[in-house]
Amino acid sequence: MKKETVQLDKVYKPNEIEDRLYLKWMSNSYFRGDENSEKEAYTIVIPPPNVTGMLTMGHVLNNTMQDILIRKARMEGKEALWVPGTDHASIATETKVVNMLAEKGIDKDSLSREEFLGHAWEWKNKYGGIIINQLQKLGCSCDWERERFTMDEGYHNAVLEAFVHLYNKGLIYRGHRLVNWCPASKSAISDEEVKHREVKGKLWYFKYPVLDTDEFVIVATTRPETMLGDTAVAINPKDLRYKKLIGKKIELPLTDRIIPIILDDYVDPEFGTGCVKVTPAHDPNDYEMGKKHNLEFINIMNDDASLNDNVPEEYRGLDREVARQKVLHDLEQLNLIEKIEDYTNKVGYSERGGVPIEYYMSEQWFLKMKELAQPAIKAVNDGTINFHPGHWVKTFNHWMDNVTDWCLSRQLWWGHRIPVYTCQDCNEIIVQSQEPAKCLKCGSVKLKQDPDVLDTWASSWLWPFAVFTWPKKSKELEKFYPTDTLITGPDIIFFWVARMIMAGYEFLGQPPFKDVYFTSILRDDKGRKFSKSLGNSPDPFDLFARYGTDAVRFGIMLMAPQGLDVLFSNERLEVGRNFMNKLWNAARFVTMNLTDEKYQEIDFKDVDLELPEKWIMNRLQTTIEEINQRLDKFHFNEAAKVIYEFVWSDYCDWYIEVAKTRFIEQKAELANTARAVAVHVLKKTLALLHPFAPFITEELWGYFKDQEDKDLIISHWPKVEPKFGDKQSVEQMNMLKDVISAIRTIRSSMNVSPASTADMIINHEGKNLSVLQRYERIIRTLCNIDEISYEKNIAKPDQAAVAVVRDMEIFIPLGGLVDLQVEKKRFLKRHGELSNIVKNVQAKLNNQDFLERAPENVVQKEKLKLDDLVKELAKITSNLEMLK
RNA sequence: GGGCGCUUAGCUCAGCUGGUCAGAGCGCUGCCCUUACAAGGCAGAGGCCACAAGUUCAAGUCUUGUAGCGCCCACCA
Repeated sequence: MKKETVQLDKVYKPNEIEDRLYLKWMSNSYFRGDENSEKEAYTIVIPPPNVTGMLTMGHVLNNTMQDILIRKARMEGKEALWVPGTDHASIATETKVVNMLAEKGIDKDSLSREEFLGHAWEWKNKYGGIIINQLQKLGCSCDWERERFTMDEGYHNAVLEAFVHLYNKGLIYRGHRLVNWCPASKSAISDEEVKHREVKGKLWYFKYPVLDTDEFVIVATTRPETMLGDTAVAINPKDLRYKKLIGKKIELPLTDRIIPIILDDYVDPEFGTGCVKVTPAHDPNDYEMGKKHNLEFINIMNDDASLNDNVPEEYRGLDREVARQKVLHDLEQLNLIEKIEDYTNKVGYSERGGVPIEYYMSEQWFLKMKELAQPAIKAVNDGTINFHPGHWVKTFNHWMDNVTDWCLSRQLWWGHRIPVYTCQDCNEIIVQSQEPAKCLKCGSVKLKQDPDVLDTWASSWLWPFAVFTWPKKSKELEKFYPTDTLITGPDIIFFWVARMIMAGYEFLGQPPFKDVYFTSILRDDKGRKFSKSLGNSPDPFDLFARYGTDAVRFGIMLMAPQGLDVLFSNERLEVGRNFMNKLWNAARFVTMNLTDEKYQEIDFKDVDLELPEKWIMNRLQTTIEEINQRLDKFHFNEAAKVIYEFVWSDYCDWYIEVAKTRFIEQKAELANTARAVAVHVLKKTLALLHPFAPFITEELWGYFKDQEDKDLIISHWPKVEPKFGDKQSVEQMNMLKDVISAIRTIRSSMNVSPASTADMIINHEGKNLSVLQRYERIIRTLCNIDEISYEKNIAKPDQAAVAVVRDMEIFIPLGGLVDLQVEKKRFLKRHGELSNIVKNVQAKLNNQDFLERAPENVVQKEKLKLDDLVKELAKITSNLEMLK
């Protein structure tokens, strides 16, 4: 046993212990999840951060929560496995690599696919490990031997197998369609990757000449340059104003095209002029109308959103913005602009590229979603999968009920290349995960693989099982799938969560997880979302260095309520730091007082404990219970609060203060019992706090653990011991605390120096006498009281300050120090409060309905309350009388 | 246009299943360097729980409206 007197530093210095402990955990393989274990499994798969990403405060929040769940499960004796890894993040990484190359003066277009991928892998190998190291700094107890990357060999195979499976099932098809196009990355993107922003712009009204007349049709647009691709003008068939236009044609300005006027109910006669220019190749609505009316589809853009050869020569090659100005200028010259209005509309932006998207006709691969969605919808709505907080179910349902086909292909190089091969000789299409040697139909070896790669999410949606051996069956997969809990941000509920659920059912027939916890969104103290462009996102490592990792973890847990945004500020981390320091010093105090080793022989569980010990043990049981309840519901902030208050308010403010009187007690047995209890409670506290603050708790554990104790990380999670559930001790201790506080209040309000002692008289009614007498010493020490005498039915002595505590009066003779005005003020305030409450309770008890309908125990409680209150009020009143 | 959420002390926010829930931290006031901790201790001031109806014996706590704020989704040129 380690009982030599150890002196802890006065101030907790987190940075000296963290790395050492992490290495110790690692070298003992404590993080390992063993698929051969008999223990019940508890599994989490990490939401894989982008491989080239850096740790953000969002990651800190998210991964601390996962670590809490994993560490708790491990301590509860489960086979805990947290699978870590990173995501190749196709478009995001490719963008970064392109930028990196550009800085070096290398143009992506000048490279071959292989050359580019060489650079990309180099980049990945250089930066891919950073975030992994950062997660380790945070203390994450992931099984690093199982680290996966969404493009490593086995995973790549899983992605291709999934594609082939879905293709063979007829769910994947190729189509020439209007898709969201990101001109920056020159790729299609999915609907979910488009973010709409309000943009202040203009609404331009153009005059289109009606063929063979002198008349004009007025159409409005926010995108003047698209007029070069117009192939019709539409009006509502019910719009009588334009009856005469039916059957007429338009001379499209700036071009030599004659375009028809069509009728369609889509047009809202109330909006604008009631006439709409139709650009089928560049607008989703116009696309639909184009198909319906068999219009011409004229693609007027290149893949970078400059204008192509389908427009008149003078516009070719111009960027869309430049083209817009030129179109406006040219129309102006022709006097074809009717008017210009200010207009605010929502413009779709590419999430990654950061530029307005185009709607662009192109050949893409799509996945039919309706069918896949069904089992997922069912699971989330029947409680097979539970969302926390539950209101996200509605968001999920809304999307799922309206789910559209998923555009899977991306015109990028970094990613999983689509496993579709076309025979150059006979046009046979071959879809398989292994590259075919020759055409299955004609035997030709001239096969060409589809150049596109898959959307990142088409690989990460397999994450919960592809991190194991899927599609191969194995013990691991069996043991650890389905996983238990997913913790992620609500911003990727569609991108990832919904799709993982679909994939889980489609490929394994089982849900990928049982609970999904959606974290808060972190904002700065002004309420702005953390973002790179604003530069308002703090660097977690600065914070770790400044406050200690445990403090950051604990602080952020404390401030992260369920389902709401959280305003983050460094100040709030100070709470965490202060708490760690408090804990450190409590432990320090205890070690300093372990002077008599005999305490180790005391089995306090068998002796009849004294009140303060009974009380703190009772509080410990309640605390264990509450932490369990809160964590079961994923209320991390409340669990943190519970442990915080127990440590600070119960253990430090009261028990340790009481224990001080014990340690200097003459009777060694009493002191040693107190030592034993102090150590016991502290050890349980360390265990309860370990998931939140793993470093400091493991470190302190080292000072208190017995020989048979394992390291804290694999020690037992505290169990509630009903033996210590003595409720009476709480009642009695609260009385004692009230007496002590009342005396302190008197001393403080009368400006009695803390250094000077005073005497006191307790005027009691017998009820609390034995407890008071027995623990007199505690009162004397904590209040600096010299003599205490106990009386019944005595009047207030002269020149004494008075406090009323329950059915007792406490008199403290202070001679000239008593300030009657202060005394009076205090009593008046209390009198006011009490009479209000008494009035309310009396009214309640006089209410016939209340007596009849409220449950018996509630009525009883009110009666008892009234009794106590009336007694207190009477004493206050009589004291006030005397002060007159 | 639809959906969701928020409105509780000066500030930032907790309050699970309706009956000691009116709370915490920071800030503020006073006193203390009391031999674990000044990143601390003790004591104190401060709120008709956004507003209005309703349900109930009982409502920050449930229902419905109103007003502000925020977010998500949606093709209005």
